[in-house]
Amino acid sequence: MGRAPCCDKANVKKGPWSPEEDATLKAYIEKHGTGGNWITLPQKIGLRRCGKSCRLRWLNYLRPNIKHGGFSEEEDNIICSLYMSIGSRWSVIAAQLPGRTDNDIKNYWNTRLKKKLLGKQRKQQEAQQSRRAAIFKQEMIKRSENNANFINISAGFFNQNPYNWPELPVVPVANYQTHDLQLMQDDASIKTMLINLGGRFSHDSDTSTTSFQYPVDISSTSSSDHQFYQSSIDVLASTSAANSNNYSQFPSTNFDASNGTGGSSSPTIFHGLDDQNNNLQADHLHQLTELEVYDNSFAHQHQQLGGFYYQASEETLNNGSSAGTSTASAESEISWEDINSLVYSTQMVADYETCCQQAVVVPQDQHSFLAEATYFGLK
DNA sequence: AAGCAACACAACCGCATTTGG
DNA sequence: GCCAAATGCGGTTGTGTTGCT
Repeated sequence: MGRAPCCDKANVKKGPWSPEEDATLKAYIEKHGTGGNWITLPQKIGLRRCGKSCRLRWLNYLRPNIKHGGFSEEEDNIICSLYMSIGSRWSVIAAQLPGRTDNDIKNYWNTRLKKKLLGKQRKQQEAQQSRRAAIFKQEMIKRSENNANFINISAGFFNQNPYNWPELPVVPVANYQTHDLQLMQDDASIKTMLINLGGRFSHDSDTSTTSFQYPVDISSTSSSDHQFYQSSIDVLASTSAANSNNYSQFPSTNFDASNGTGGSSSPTIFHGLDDQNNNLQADHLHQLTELEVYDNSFAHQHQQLGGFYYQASEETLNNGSSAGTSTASAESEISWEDINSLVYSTQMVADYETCCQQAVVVPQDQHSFLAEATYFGLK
């Protein structure tokens, strides 16, 4: 038995609102207010609409001082940093942007902002990848001259295009779909992009987490939101002492691949674009960000090679280690921490030198070589 | 000019939370 | 404390518009 409907669906009009309906609703509310009961309101004023529909129409469209479209850079930044901090809590985000509705912000994020960020991210990645590919090729050729074992393979590799490498063994991963990985990587890409844009995490500087400042005024939020913010701050305080890593947006730096559990799973509360702090250790952040971009792509390529390199345990995927900030939405089921765990749980090569070392031991370690080559777009 | 695809935005739906009796 | 109704919220869908072939 399902929930009783809020209105008589058969006698309720659906679809776009007419100007007449708008005028009726607006006139009534401006004169009498909502009367504290949206359900009975449409009957009172003779509208064949669901009360919920009336409420939504008023809040998202008819209410005074509503702004539509034309989001500024500053608003973009606020949305991005808040999305990083609290996820898709659109009503909270909307509370920080006067005149904006949660629906508007949600639509803006889903249709434009997300793509805008991913576009920038991918451009950066492509440029970076081609730079690395050139170095990689050069190094391979150089080393192949000194390595008899390598010559045949490298010759085949560089001269045949495409080259059909043998199928790699596939290790099935429970409850896991390729498109999920793509979605997660998109989210991870956005996260990286936001870091590149100048955002920072609460551990970036010598600022103590106990004096953690939210980038926004949360005084206008509801009591439950205050609790939510406070609990985030509490988590920060409780974990900061044990966490010696200043850049905890990469919590799985301490990942223990042997048992599939994370090290210190730090919270990922994100600071806004604070002028004073924006430049703090920017270079260091940038380096780490580049590394993360590299690692994300690398793990993804590994997975695309048939899951052979995928080593995260099912437990890691299912449990996650989020500090109570997840929501019930499908999008949030996989948190940033999960993504980091996923990425770092793969046995990866984190620097160029190691890359080359692994690559030149082909054929003993052919899979590593293939993964590298695929990553560099050479296959 | 017609057909199609992509996009933007309004509106709906269902679930969670809050409120009041 | 319990329950039902109301409200709030976020994900998804539907529809109109725009641009491209």
